[in-house]
Amino acid sequence: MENKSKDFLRRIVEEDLNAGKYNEVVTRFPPEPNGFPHIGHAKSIAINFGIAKDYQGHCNLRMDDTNPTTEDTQYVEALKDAVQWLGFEWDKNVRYTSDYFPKLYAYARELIKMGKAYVDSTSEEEMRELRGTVTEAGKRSKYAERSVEENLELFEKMKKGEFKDGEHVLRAKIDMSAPNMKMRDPLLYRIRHAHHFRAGDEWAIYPMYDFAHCLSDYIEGVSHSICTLEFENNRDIYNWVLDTLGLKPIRPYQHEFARLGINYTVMSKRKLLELVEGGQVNGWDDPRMPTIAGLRRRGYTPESILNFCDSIGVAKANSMVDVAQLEFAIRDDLNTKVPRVMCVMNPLKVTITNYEGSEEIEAPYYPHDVPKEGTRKLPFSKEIYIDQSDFSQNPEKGYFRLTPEQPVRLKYAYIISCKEVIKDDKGNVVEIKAEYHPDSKSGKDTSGIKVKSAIQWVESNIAKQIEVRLYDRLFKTEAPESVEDLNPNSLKIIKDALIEPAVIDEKPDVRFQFEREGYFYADPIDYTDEKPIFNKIVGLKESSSKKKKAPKQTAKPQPKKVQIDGEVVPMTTEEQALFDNYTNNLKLNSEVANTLARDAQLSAFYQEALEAVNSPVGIANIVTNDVARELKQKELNELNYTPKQIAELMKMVDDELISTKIAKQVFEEMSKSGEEPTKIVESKGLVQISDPDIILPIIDEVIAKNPENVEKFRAGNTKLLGFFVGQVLKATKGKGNPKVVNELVARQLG
RNA sequence: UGGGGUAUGGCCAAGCGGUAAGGCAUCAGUUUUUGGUACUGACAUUCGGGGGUUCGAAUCCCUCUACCCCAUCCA
Repeated sequence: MENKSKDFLRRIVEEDLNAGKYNEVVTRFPPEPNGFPHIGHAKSIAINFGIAKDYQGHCNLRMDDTNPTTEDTQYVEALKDAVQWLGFEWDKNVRYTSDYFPKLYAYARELIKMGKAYVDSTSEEEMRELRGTVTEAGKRSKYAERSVEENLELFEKMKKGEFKDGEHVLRAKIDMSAPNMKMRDPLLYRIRHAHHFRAGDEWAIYPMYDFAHCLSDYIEGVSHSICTLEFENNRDIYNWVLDTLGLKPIRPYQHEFARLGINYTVMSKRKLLELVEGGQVNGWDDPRMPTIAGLRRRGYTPESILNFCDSIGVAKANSMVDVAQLEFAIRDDLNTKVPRVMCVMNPLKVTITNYEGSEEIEAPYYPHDVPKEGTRKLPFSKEIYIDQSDFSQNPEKGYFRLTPEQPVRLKYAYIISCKEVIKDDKGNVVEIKAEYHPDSKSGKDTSGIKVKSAIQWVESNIAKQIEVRLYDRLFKTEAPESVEDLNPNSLKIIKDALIEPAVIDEKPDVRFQFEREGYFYADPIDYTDEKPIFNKIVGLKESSSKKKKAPKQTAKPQPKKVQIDGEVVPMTTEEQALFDNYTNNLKLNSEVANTLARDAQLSAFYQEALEAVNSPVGIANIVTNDVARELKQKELNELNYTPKQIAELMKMVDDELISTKIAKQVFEEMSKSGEEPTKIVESKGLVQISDPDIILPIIDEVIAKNPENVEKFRAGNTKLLGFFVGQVLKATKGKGNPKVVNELVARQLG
């Protein structure tokens, strides 16, 4: 919250709070319990619970269980679990829309009594036809004429289960020709003879989302109903229901944000289900899944998910976040938390020919830059394993690890040099005979040998075998469409990795950094002491010099911005006549004349203003810009000022009494209060200052205060002229004559 | 096609008429017994395109373009 920049939702909340619209912020997280929650839900949870927390309000957890055929209690458990895992507490009990069924039913009857809802008995197909299309108005069903009594009776029979599914529905009577398709008499209730996982068989009718959601919000006293963008069109119904019922006290309002998209994965319930059912993954909690359960089993921490949600922000633009940002969040979190241990993924035997006996080496769990304590003992003997990738017989340039010519440090232990490479028949390296440098022991190294790298290793007899599951992105394409896009290497299992004994015996944690490999998590389900299994959460970041292989992405071909001309609707003859008059007689420029001529309201306003004061260009400008802006929100008769007042305002500008900058300010004021422009200028003392004797000292002061910028300006950063002008204008409270200020500033700086 | 939205670097994203924040990614360099971390520096003369208004426009006006959502008895 200390962040100066807040997202648009928090800004709305703050405005509402400041305006006294609500005493308390109440939000809700309202999933339908028909699937497992994924990271997109996490974003919604973070927003809803986060906002409630930030403004000392509360957030409800509500199961939006209005469709008995898709929902189930296992999902409500998963949802509750997700919220708790992320560290949030919902207010009081979990709420269920189904708990409000009786109230909802009463509200529906209310609507019927008001003549605002009716029982429709047309078939599904016919209803679709009657609804019209996006360009054609729909037609109302003949059943809309039923009497209130008949509707009430029918609705009650629907409720009692006297009709079959689909025989009747309850619809709102709104507008069958509404441009917003959602408003063409939306369905409020449908008949469903189905068992509801909570309500049982009590109801034969179930409310639709559009009817249930707004009222559930209302019933719970929600202040800010936050949902995703695809519900924008539903907002009209949301408001219609609440307004029509005349519900007063705490009225909720809906606000929408963009749902989360992440590349190299899919997020829709349908696609996720396909993966599970198609056996492409091992269930909803497969560590490759973007589900909460999957992320959790992979080893992601709640903190990392929350940090991720925080870092991506909240806005209204559809976007696709890079997985790298998620990966950063978990690395960043684990870096300071987790012990480092040594694990050899692909063991290569190293025999140290000049070492005899054995010893134990004490090694810290955390690197110098992590302020945590703890050490463990590393057994050491002449027979150890290192990773195959840490030895190269024909190293590329820039290879830091062991080669026949290059010694390497065994981390926490000795420096070794390769003496002999043993290969099998096929030429694969199977063992290395090496010699160690006795005086190179970690901590008391007097050998003077310089190595480029320190590698992980394990002692061969005491090392433990573990299974390691290496996970990679589920899909190989950024925006996957189908199973074709699956990454065939998303799971690699290594059955015989070797790990230092302390990890298994001491169990210092469940998450580790396997040094130089990545972060790993003891699989919460399959791990046993006999068969330890670790999931790779995420790899360490690799600098390009180590990766080597990935050829740098080629410079993007500059997608030159070209202008695409569309077709412009031609003017009518009347408009053309006006346009000609404006350009020829009044000398307006063609753009201004064009907008004026094409807008009847605007041109009428303009002509009237022109009669009061003859300043055709100036008035045209203010009308086409500022008045036009207001006319986008309001009707002509709602404006707080008259054309004549606009003309007067313009006159003051023409007379150089005020600057155009001040004129804008006065305009705002007029728009708000409807006061005379001359009065506003007078009472606020807005007459512009053009006297250099007054302005110059101010300029000098500003210049004195900003020596760095003066220097930058003199060094050629001419943009800064605007900065100085702005500062001076601010010092004069906007009253400085900008033209004069500009000139003087330029002179003083030059 | 009617309506509702959205466009700021490779990816997110601030910005609300006066010097284009920040994070991720990328690239350099310093430190490092992790090719990790940390630190330093470089990354938008320009905000989807074109016009207009203004001393001054990412911000106001006009216009064009692209993308997303809406015609489930789903939510």
